[in-house]
Amino acid sequence: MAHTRWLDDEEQHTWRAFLTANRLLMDRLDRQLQNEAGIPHTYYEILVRLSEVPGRTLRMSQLASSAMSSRSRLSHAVSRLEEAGWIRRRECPTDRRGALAELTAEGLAALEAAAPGHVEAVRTHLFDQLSREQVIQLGEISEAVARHLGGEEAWPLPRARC
Amino acid sequence: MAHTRWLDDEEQHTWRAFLTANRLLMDRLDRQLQNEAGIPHTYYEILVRLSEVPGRTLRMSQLASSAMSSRSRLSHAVSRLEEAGWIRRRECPTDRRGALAELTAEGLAALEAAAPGHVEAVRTHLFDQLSREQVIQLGEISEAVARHLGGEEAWPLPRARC
DNA sequence: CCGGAATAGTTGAACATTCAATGTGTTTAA
DNA sequence: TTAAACACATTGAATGTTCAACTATTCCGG
Repeated sequence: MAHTRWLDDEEQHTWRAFLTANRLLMDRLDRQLQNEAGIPHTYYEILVRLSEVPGRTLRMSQLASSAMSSRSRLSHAVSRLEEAGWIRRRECPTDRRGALAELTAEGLAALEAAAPGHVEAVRTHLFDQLSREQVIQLGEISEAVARHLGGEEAWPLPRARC
Repeated sequence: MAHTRWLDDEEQHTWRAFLTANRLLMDRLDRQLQNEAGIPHTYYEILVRLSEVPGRTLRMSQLASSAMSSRSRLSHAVSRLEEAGWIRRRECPTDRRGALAELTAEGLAALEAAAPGHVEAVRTHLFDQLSREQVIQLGEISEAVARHLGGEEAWPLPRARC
């Protein structure tokens, strides 16, 4: 690399504000979910994705990419959620390497119990702080970054709650 | 709670895009730093904050709030960085409860070695994907959220690199 | 000056994530 | 048809984070 393209003042300011806002927001949401539902936010996302799909069942690899998780992380997480009785593992009928993760009735109930508090926190700490225009801007910015980094698997967004 | 104020379609879309972009970006930066410098991004932030301050020394609690870290996390992190010889702990002369963390010459060298690659990644995966206008928008959005969540400690931003 | 409350920082245990290695099943191409 | 390459998922070890104690010190009201 010949010479580094350092951040200018505007970029520097944005980057630090972004890091700060992100950590504060994510820490807050994580703590809220941990207290009220006993799971971290990443586990909540897994439950959400399963809840939105017909049969409440997905292949592990599809679940991983839709929840933006590594395979290994998902495997550990599903093991943990299985112990809680919120997810059940099943064999995949069409590919014997595969595994299916199915959201149980208990898991769905737990998700529905946790959702209102979580959505309220997201609204309070994020959307209530932004104008409508900023919500749209944040969406466009996030899409640009996600597209660049190959996050298309998480789209299109099913019509669902949080 | 009477009834939940669910997210509307626009908010839903923004929220998911945001979560996706964030995880992809942060995972990418973390892996880049881990590979090239052997530390996670949170540790890098600690080194940066120390490097910007006169004497390259801060009280633990000030370092924690400027790096958006819990005290516990910082304590563990500093222990780890101390083993690497990049930080040295000192007693605080004015408050015997206190502890100072000082960036060593080796730590500064390690930071300077890691910075170009890290900045390049931030630029490639974030700023190169955004227009100038979007950079400003993201800064304003982040500021609004950070201010709401009490992140003033990370401001004002010293004039420094990344 | 004393004693209780608050503050600074650390610690260990429990939990989450990463990384590399492994086992198993499927696909591909000679 | 078979061997090599690839894909799916899991595992255990190492690392990082959280949470709830815990020690030590300082602050503050009487």
